[in-house]
Amino acid sequence: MRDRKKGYGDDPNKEACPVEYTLDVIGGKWKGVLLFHLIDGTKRFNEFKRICPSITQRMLTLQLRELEEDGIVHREVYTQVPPKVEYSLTEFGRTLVPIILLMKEWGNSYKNKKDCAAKGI
Amino acid sequence: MRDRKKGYGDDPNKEACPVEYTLDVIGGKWKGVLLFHLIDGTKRFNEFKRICPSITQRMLTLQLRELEEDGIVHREVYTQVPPKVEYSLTEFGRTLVPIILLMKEWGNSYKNKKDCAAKGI
DNA sequence: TTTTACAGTATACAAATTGATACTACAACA
DNA sequence: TGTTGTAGTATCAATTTGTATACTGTAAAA
Repeated sequence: MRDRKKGYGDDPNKEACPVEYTLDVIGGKWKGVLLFHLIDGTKRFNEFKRICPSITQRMLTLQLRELEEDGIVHREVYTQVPPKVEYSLTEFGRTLVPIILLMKEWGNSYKNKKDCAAKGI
Repeated sequence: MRDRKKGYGDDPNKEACPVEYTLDVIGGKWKGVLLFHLIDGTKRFNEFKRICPSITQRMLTLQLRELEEDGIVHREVYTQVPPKVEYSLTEFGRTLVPIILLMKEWGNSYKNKKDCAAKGI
């Protein structure tokens, strides 16, 4: 992932794998969660840090920047002090919402399945 | 990813991120494509190699084994010579099909968008 | 008899991703 | 005057992921 400069462009079987394009955009370790939390509105940098305490500052920055590069997320900087930056889904980014919601639903089922197995139900 | 032994179980905000569960299962570099190609039926090891020439043997083995571990893919070994092994989606794996298909559709649109941008349309 | 096909494994290495920690500037608040 | 909050950088270490290459055993086909 992330080698799109020379990645899929050169892949002889790119026609067959549109799924790869999608995972290239949302497959990052934290991107799914970030997008998920952006569905219900604009978020600030430290808000993400509070919502996902296990993501480091560096990773948060990197993943948000990549989403921004891909035109999925909009970064609005307010020139004030202390700084304020707001992240939101672009119109293009919103086309991903159905996928994210499906993944959310599936994730919940998967989790239940595992929980049941663990409890021997 | 892939640290589920001590991964999500310990995560304090696991409730909030079912999306992570899903990406943990289908987020591997090649898993999306493999699942995509399994939608239209059983595949053999060397069939995958032909369909995706850019995936190495080792990666193909690893990704298939992980999908097997997660109960997504069934591995049927025929004890004959030369060996024959068939991979197919399990019933559980088939619950992922809607996601894969959505990702396929989105990937196609994304690709078109990029192609249009490249051609200045 | 040599080659081909199958489904891998083993080993060594390279590259990409992620994590930990410390650091920045500046205003407002106590 | 010292602390807090914001949105990050910078640097290095560790982990994960991926590549390259060589190798296995057996049967059937050439």
